Amino acid sequence: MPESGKKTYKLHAPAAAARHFAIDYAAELNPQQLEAVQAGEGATLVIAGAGTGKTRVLTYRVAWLIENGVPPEEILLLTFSRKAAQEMMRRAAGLLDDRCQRVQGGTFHGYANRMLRRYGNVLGIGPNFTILDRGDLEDAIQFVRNKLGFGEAEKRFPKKGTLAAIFSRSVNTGLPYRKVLDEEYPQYLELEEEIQKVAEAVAEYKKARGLLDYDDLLLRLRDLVTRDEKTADFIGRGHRYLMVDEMQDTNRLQMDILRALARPHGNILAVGDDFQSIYSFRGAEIRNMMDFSDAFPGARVVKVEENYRSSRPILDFTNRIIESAPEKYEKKLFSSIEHAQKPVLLSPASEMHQSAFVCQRVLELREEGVPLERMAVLFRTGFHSNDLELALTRARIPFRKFGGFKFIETSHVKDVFAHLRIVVNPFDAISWNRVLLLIQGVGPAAANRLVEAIVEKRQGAAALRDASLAKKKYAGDLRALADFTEKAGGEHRSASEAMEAALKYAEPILKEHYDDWRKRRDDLQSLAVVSERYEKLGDFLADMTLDPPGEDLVEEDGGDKEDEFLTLSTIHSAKGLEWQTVFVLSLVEGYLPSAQSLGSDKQIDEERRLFYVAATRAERNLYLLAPHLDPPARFWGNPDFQAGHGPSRFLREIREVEDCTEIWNLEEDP
DNA sequence: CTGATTATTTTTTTT
DNA sequence: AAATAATCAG
Repeated sequence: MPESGKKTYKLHAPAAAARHFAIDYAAELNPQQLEAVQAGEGATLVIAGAGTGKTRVLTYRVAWLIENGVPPEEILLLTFSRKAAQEMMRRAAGLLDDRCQRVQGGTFHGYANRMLRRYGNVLGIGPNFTILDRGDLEDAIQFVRNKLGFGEAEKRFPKKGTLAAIFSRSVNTGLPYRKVLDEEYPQYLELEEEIQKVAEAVAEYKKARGLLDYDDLLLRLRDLVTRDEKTADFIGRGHRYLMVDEMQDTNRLQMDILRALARPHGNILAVGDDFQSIYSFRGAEIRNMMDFSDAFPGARVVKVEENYRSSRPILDFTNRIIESAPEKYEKKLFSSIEHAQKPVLLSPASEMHQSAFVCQRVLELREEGVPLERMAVLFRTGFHSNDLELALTRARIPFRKFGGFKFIETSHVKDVFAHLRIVVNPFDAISWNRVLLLIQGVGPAAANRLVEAIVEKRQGAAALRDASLAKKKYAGDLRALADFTEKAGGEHRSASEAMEAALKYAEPILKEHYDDWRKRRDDLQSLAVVSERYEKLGDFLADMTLDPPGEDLVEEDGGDKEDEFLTLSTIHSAKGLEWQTVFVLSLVEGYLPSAQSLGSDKQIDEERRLFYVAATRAERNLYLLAPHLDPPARFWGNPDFQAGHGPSRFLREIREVEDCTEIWNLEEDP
């Protein structure tokens, strides 16, 4: 290492040519991938179609940078899930060595969380802030809304969930409320001013109590990297090599952050596929890809078009799905994987027939040697798999469902979390409120008064011992609560110790509240097991909010779970994954495209891309199911929203379907 | 303060 | 149809 004060890494230095690489990049990558992996300094956009080895590019890129002398800590890899980041780092470590594990990686939100814990003080954010999930945020909105008295207005006021949606949309798209209301909630246009007021009050409320919701994490991170030049420079230089996965799903706010992070050095490599943009509902802008070269002048664009995942017939089919998409980077995926089986198109007579077919086919394939692990069933919306889940249970086929309900959102888990949160952040009024309401005899009014004393007057848990409460019948319970928070908050208790204390305190209370207590208790026990993986309680809480486990919680080291299972997943949650065999359920008008998304061509285009993402997950076998729904499913009794009127338009619009698919007819008897 | 009744609104996808 | 907000009774 040269002793000069400045460190510089020249990727194309003469020395690099002579360096002996552990990996033979040219032999292991195709020319397009190689170009992306070895892109030098500056900005690069890699347009990588489905199955073309995006992950491969990113992992080899990590290895390549490290082999060129870049310290791993200075590489930042932003992905759509923490799992994806870990997987890439693991694979890179397999290629090269353990240095790859030191690469910084995670989701934008996870990264924001880390940076704000560390440097948030610049913005007046303490290191112990609480992260609010959607439900917590709605609680806060509700509280503020009531306090401002908008409940009693002559006109109907949007409810908490709607307000949360409006606020979030505005933050993520960067549009003013006026515009958001105009586009999505015209019925509230005249309440713009009031909505604005609530938004400001909520922001203030959160700020005073150390509460950050998902959007705040990104907002504050942007503040951090843009507001003060010295900090921005310091942080940007900490990540000399920036890599972004799934660029097509970044929104404006994330783009601002990337631009700021890259400013000091201009090194950014983004990978994405405009055909797979499926997150516009949270502000994703395909334009971030289309206009990449404007944001990062001189950016080079590399296209990777050889598909290594799917067989030729499947690719032939999926290419046709997006033929009619309007704005796009032209690319034609090709595959050299021979396989005779074309995608199979079926029209079961009912949803039950659909489920029966899936069960039967899964069993047959397993018989033929395809493990359950290599098969998946995908669908637009969580409840679309309800019937199938029953059928699978009856057929004793083990499965796991991804997407949809989260374990962490169940009320007993939220209760326990509230207890832990007040230990970490004693100003977390939302959690205090929840905890207090659990105590017998304490209702909204009493809870409010107590929160007022604990949080607003900054008395902390001591307020629970106030003499004025002595004659209340719940005085003893309050003292026990105070004891718990003081004990669990003791210096440097581990996450599992705090968890144990919380359960000890809360169990008797929760037992009274839930009549199905036994089941819930098991959940909490497994939660305690997970907490053992964490040193710090704050890390445990942040992780569970940012990257919550699915419905059944017991993951990897669970042990008591079947180790072979069929995957059921929403299409959104299936992003980036692949299976030998894929079933796509309910390709029916109103389901896919969803009845709620028929409003504009833009929405319909996104639904089409969703279908594309689903179909491109398949390597060899693709089963497309378009059941007859009779009578058509009706949503909330509103005749405007019906589903099940014939097969999806996305199937009907495919050029010469008979050529690229095989149509199966089902025998009558499910 | 709690529980019940009536009136109204919202429906998907995720960090 | 289900969830949630406002209102009323004890």
